[in-house]
Amino acid sequence: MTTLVKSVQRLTFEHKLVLGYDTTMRFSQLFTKTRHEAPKDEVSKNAQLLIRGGFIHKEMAGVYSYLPLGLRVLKKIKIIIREEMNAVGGQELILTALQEQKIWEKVGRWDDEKVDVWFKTKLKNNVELGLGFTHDEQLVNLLTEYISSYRDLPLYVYQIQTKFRNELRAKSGIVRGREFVMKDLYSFNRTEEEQDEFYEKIKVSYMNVFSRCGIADRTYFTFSSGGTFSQYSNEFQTISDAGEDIIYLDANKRIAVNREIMDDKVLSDLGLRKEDLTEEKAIEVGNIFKQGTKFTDPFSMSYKDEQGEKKSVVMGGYGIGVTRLMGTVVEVLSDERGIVWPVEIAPFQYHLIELGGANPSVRERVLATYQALTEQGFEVLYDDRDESAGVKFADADLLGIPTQIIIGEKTLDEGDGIVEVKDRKSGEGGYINIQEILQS
RNA sequence: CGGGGCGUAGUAUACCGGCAGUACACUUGCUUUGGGAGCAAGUAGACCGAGUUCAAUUCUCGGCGCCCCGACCA
Repeated sequence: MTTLVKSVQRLTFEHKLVLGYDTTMRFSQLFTKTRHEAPKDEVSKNAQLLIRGGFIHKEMAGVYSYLPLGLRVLKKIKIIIREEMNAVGGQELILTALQEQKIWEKVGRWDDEKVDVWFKTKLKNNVELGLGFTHDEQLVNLLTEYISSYRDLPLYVYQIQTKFRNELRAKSGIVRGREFVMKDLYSFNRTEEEQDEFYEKIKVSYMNVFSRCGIADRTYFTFSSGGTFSQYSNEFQTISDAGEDIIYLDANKRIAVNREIMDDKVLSDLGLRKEDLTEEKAIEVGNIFKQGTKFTDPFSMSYKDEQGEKKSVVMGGYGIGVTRLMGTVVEVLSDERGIVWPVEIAPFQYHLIELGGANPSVRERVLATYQALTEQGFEVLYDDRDESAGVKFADADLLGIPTQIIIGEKTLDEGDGIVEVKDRKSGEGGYINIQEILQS
């Protein structure tokens, strides 16, 4: 008797999309190796730790490849961002890195005098192209084809894409590179009031992203220079010694002002008092700003309202440096022993450490634990290497997976089903029954 | 882009105008196995080019690359 309905393993959306079904890994199969020392040409903490752990590889100044462990982290950050952007109505697309000169000339940004971070290249026929350092013009140009009525608005689209910026000086590891991954969302609204509502929503969703990445407590909503269409733009600044920006922070109000615009008038505008502020170094992990019709008018992006009247579309741009965010997490959450990943973006949830695997009883217990965790859909890195305990512990601390599960001869003495767990962040641990994890 | 520093093995470093040494990593064997193990053997190296010199990894010049400070960073 055949059945039309087969039993299949149910994988979560995240597993399929983020991990490509691959939830577990044996350390011995991982081609990357940990290192005791960082390369001497890396000074930034984020790059040092990420290179030592085998998360990334430096190709050249400001350009890094993402290796299996690093890619897992990056994918997870992207999933968080996608969830939060989708939650405020964002639709994901992906534009091209190669961009035409004529599009950039509309707003006057092709000129190297105006934009000094261009990477430009040429087609065989000598037509010049640029490698996108942002996508405002290109997206507006594209969307004019689809927006013509008030019924088409509001529209929120975003992409997660590699940007190219020919920085005069790359530094700070993956916090400031020449090639980096950025999420950029763009809002298209009928009116400023409609945009203001969205602006408030995206503020919340940005803080959700930073919260899920473990840095919300030190990330502050910051006022920065605005431009033609609004008095201020806003940044999300994470307090860190590695920061390149200086902000003035009112810790009670959880609001900061970028030094770029700091003066008495700004303070009174924002209702802040100088004596409440502290000066802090910070990393800009996100920025949001209202662009008005700066881009939509030059591309004649307009819509017909209910009365058939032609109106300009009001635009906004909202960025998160995805790779920069990853670097920032390492900067602010690591300790003297290595990285400390928050659980949502850790490359694995559990680091299963086998001590003395030559002992068949130990090996048997470890494999049973590994299998049970795998069957429950947990992500496990299983250190099956023939290495000393010290090496395995040191590597586990360096890699920063949130929970270590340790099984050795000592563990077997504790009884059936007992494993030792240790929290990477606090260092606290003890013996528990594996069922507590399996049924969590 | 201005100023400064540096390029020696996969990584970190030492010495030197005349055979380039050490540690980690790697390979093999044995021992070891709860916080970066031990012994033995082995593999592996002077950024590129020109010049000076009997001889250059070493000195000089140029190039390339990397790092730091500053400027820049919509």
